Amino acid sequence: MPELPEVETTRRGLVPHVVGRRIRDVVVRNARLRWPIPRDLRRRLRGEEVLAIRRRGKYLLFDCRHGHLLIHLGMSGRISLVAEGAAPRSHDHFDLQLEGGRTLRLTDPRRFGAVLWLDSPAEDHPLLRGLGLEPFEAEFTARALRERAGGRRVAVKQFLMNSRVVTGIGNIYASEALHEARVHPERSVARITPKRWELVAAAIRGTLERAIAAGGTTLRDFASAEGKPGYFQHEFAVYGREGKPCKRCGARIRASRQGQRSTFFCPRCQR
DNA sequence: CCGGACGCCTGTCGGC
DNA sequence: TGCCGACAGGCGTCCG
Repeated sequence: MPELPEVETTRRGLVPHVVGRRIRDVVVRNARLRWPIPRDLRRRLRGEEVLAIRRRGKYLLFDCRHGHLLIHLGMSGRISLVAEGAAPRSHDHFDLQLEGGRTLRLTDPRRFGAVLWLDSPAEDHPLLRGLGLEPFEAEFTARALRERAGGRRVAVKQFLMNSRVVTGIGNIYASEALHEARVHPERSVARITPKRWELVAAAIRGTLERAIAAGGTTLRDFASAEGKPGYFQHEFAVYGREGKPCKRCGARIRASRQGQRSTFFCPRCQR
């Protein structure tokens, strides 16, 4: 489910209810996620105060005095704030009971998500250390993208989805941003001019910004921490629109596959 | 180093 | 109706 806009929407929904509160207790109903939830997590978290909630790529980091709780939503994960004592439903694997009567609850049918404890500094953890450019940081520029593309021939869509290059862009927003930039997803990064990199960088930021403003994308069951669905799916230019007219030029949107993932693009205005 | 394929899971949908 | 394969918002790991 969640790419950068959905994770950021989740983060923003959590901040007012979680930051500054202490963790009263932790419930692990099923520890078997992408990696096992650490057995000592409850001991580590009880009594800790959540000082801040940060996002790095698609990872959420809950900063505490003695370390950091890391949550990744994988493909199907969702975080909701529920009333303390609310009955768990299926796939509700993890609860963080907060002081003040609310519980942060992780639901994840496919269990590709993760809940881990990181020592400080969190950036030194193997999962975070190798991550690439953050789209809303100043270092994210056309030049930086071009430098990272240097000497490579990979297709631009797969390049943008590589978290060692850029973080936060998944299958939906890669297709959408490339349509906005008018660049064909199969184009090799070796054949993208500096001018085109400018378009790509701007389109990534623009697309992600609009998606965050729309509260993310809800295809099946994504919802913010407060339970509100996203609306960006109504703004899709290409994703899931195979055979429908391009909103810019009217040509039929095409679908293909790249690296076992579906890709959508306009064969006329993306070159 | 790079690029590509695989596997981890459950749920849903389309075709027969 | 039931069954079966394909596919779904991610990503670490392995292999050539």
